[in-house]
Amino acid sequence: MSVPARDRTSAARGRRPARPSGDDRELAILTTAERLLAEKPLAAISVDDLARGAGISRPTFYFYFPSKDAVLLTLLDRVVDEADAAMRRVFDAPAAGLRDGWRRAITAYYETFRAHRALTLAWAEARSGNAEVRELWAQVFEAWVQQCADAIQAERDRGAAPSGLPARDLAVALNSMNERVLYATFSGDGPAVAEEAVVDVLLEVWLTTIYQRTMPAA
Amino acid sequence: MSVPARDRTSAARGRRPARPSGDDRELAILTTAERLLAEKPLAAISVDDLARGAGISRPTFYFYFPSKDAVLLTLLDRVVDEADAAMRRVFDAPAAGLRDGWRRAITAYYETFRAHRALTLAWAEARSGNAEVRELWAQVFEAWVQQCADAIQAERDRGAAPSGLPARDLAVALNSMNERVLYATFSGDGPAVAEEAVVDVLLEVWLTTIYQRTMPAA
DNA sequence: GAAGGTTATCGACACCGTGTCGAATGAGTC
DNA sequence: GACTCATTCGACACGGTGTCGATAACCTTC
Repeated sequence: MSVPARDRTSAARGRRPARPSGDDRELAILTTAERLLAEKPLAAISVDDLARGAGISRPTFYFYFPSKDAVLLTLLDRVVDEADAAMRRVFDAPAAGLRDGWRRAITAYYETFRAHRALTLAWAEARSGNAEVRELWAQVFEAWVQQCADAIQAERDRGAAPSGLPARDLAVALNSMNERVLYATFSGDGPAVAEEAVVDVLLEVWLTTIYQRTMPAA
Repeated sequence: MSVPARDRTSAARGRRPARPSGDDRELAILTTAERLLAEKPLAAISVDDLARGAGISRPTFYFYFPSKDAVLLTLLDRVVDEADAAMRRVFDAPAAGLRDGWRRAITAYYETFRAHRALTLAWAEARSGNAEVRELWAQVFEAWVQQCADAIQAERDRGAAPSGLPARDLAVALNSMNERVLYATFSGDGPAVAEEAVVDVLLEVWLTTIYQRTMPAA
């Protein structure tokens, strides 16, 4: 099972054409952004902060990126690629048993987003206000849901899992849960599951809902 | 089981003191806000929009509310009270069986937030940028998680549910799922469960994870 | 029925962040 | 040495926020 390409226009997001020298500046902006995001929320970072951090003036920033959000989008593209790659690795390697297969899939997301905590939080922050970010997330999420639904259906077809909820609905619910729970754990505000326990908690919910029949007639 | 009071300073959020006449104006601002939120996202609504909508000038707005966010907070307080009231009704009325009890609890949230779709979306939008909103939500969420964890523990104690994940972790996961899934369903962007099916989908996940043992040793 | 307080209102201002324009700089090419 | 073209930034216009001080409307209370 391969991860479907999402056809993101990764290269077209940054500078207008592809330039020779100013690549360093573009990179400087990106690294400045990730550094600042570790310190303060996206809303508290101005274009001027980004520009100064990269050693250029504010107007010059606009030569490299059309807006602050475009920088975030570029950063996001990278993380998504990382997550997809991690996912592909999971599906390529043979799983040592049922539990282990699902565990590795959940761990793949967990690790990827944990490695980019600040970015993950900024992502959520930008999603509400920016249509492009929203659409990028929708694409990514759809791919995961589809993949997950296929996997559930395969388990049902081979008789390992009972039928019940439509596979897609279950996949949406489980992926939504993961997103929200991981976000809460990483952001630390509001009730959350402890970081050491979070993968196991999610895994139990996944296994139970996928492999167990719904409640016995009460 | 009663819903614990969250000690919100509801009255202190609006106008500085409690005034006689200008109450209409305050109300006008609140209804304008909810009306505008049905049309456009929170970020696209300015203090000026709110003021004009209520028939006053921008500076006068600040006589009634310290900021745009304060208006939202006031609106949110009301919806939370509504949700708590609905919840209290659920726990007061005797349930016709296990499934029915949980179903009514999930439906209570669903109905409340569906009745204030626009507000629910604005809430999520404001949460990232505003600490007060974040804290209000954390309080509300914590109360629900606590209540839910208690209910699960009670079921385990009376032998109706098997032990497994810590009740609180399970409660956090399930409530997080509900939040995210309902949000996706109401907002309509990204993969979501259909509105007619969403309560049933959530219910099945709740029942299965609460009452079924985790996966049989595979 | 003036005097004094409080409630409510708004014009004008200072501030900050965004995004654009047009003019300069400088490196490479013919 | 003139021509291009990438790169840079000062200066501007715009739109939003929040505050200040002046003023109007309305109670009281003597």
